[in-house]
Amino acid sequence: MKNAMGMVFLARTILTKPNCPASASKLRYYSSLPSSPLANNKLFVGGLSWSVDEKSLTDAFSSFGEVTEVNILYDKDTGRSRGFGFVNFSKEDDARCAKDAMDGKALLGRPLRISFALEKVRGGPVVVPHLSKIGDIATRNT
DNA sequence: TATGAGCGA
Repeated sequence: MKNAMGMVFLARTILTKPNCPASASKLRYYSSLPSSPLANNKLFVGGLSWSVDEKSLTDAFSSFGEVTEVNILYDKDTGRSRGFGFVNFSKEDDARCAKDAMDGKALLGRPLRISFALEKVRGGPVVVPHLSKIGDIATRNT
């Protein structure tokens, strides 16, 4: 079984994440203001083929780092993929690496359009009470 | 059935 070693090397080759020379942009933004609406660990992946599911997306991106979350948005009615999704990495270097490497590359026949995801609502939704309801309650309780 | 810019339960 001299192929066993070869298999190990093959596996290591697949599992080894490609090194990213473009990791020089380790700038940190110290502003407390939401000046950058871009998430650093999360990628917006558009241009997905409608036959791509979360598993194939994970397989396509997990070689660049630790993928912590993968979401594909499906249409409520038809159940079909809406053609885009989100891939979350544990390190932003890996996310940038995957973006640089996979942006424009085709997956299942369609070129991927990758960019950093827009930062989702920070701290949860802000519930603004409706003024008419408040008036209602006020008149009812007096 | 076929279709293709964008940012989410």
